[in-house]
Amino acid sequence: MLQIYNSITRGKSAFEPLTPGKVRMYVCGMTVYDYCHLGHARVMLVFDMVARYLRYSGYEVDYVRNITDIDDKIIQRANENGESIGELTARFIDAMHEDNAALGIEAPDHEPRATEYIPAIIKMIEDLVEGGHAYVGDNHDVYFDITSFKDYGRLSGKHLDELRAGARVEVQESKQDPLDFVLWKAAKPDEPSWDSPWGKGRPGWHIECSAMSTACLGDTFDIHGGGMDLQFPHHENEIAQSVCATGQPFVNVWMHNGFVRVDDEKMSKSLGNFFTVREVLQRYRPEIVRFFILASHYRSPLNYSDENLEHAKASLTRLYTSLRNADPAQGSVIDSYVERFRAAMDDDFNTPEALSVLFDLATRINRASGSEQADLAATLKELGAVLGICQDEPEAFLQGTPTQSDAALDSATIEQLIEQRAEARKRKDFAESDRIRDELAAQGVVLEDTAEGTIWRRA
RNA sequence: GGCUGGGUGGCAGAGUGGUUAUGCAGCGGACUGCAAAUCCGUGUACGCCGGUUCGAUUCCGACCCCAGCCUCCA
Repeated sequence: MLQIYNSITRGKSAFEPLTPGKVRMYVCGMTVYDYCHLGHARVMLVFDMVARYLRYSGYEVDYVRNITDIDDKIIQRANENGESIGELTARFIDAMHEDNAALGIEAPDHEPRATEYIPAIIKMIEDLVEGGHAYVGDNHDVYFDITSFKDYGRLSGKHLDELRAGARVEVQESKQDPLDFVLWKAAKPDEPSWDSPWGKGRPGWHIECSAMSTACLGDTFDIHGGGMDLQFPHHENEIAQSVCATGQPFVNVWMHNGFVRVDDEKMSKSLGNFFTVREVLQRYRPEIVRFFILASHYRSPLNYSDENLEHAKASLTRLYTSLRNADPAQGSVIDSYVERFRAAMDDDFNTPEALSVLFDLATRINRASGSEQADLAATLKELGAVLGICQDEPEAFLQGTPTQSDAALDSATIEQLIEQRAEARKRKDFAESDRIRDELAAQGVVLEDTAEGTIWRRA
């Protein structure tokens, strides 16, 4: 039985989809004005893992991850670059898709873009205004009336008076309450805008997600995910908007993943301490990044460091090394390991625990032989697939070049040197054979002498 | 200040009211020309102080410390 930690109840509970066998999931995606950084990668990877595991568990999954393609930063960046908003967003959407593909993140079933849902957004704001939950300010912005929703603050555990006391928001003349937030922004000159009952303007950020999720998945759906920082105000506001607009419950389970940190500080654009996915992929192969992220629980903070990436690499190397001499295609999956794996994953997607089952399999593969070994290897591959790892040919992983640009020795040269070393060893000229081995080691190539001959991998 | 979440062995990172997490590193052994890989053996860690208990790292309370949110942010 799958248990998921629900941010709104602050506890784990058994997961029951609204429609038996079918899961509707919405995740807040990116605002596309720059490249994905590792923080974005974590969200996408975590919910990719969630979708994969739900499917593995037999659910049909309808996974929606939106793209915010209109917002202040996008407008500003496009102006700075002297390009159109459409050009800018198209560029970064392509880049995001490239990064996702590199990391083995399966495409969501729907990827709605805010600018394609303007009518739905306007309709939702109209409903809110009609229902007395929103009002038009003197400046023609439309605001949500926070006091019209009694559950406001439930998700984040905040109380209105405390929020007001600690409020650092500038007092906005047009707002009735400083905590009211904007649904529709009246157009400024030279800004992109759409016609609406309140004049030309564009949607606020929060309403986009309410409108897109509802349009794609219905008034009420099963899982809503995103980064921890979106809990307040973004998700709090989404709840207020959606519940008030539809009169229905909005979301059953709220899932929030922890941050990626650098030196124990949040990785973010404002702090300037972020690494883009493409920078990291220059140095570490995608599967290593994937392993690094899945090696800690999705709700825990994750510290980015070279040391941790090296750990991930060493761990994956162990798994692939075990598969190197086994033949998973000849084996059949062993249920007892699947059960252990599932027990771990059923406990709020405990990927570190699930990975320990893979390591147990690796140890047993190394000990076993014949059909037993093939069965263990088949199991390792099947469970690895659920996490999106260990699907490469072992030799391809172990001999793969560490970076895209490095002038690493090519395999033909390596094989040639191995051949020379074999000759030397035949002559018992160990000084020469060790010299060659050291030479290769200096180039990052490790040799292993086996009964069947010498094999190699990259360190 | 308020609200969330957390403090586990050398590092990373799960978990549990009394029994091995796991990976890396270390140490000893086997194997090897020597290595590498692999296998076998090896680590009595749970922020601090009280309390509950036969027994607490695990439950309760106080305290200290860290991170996030309270302003755009995955």
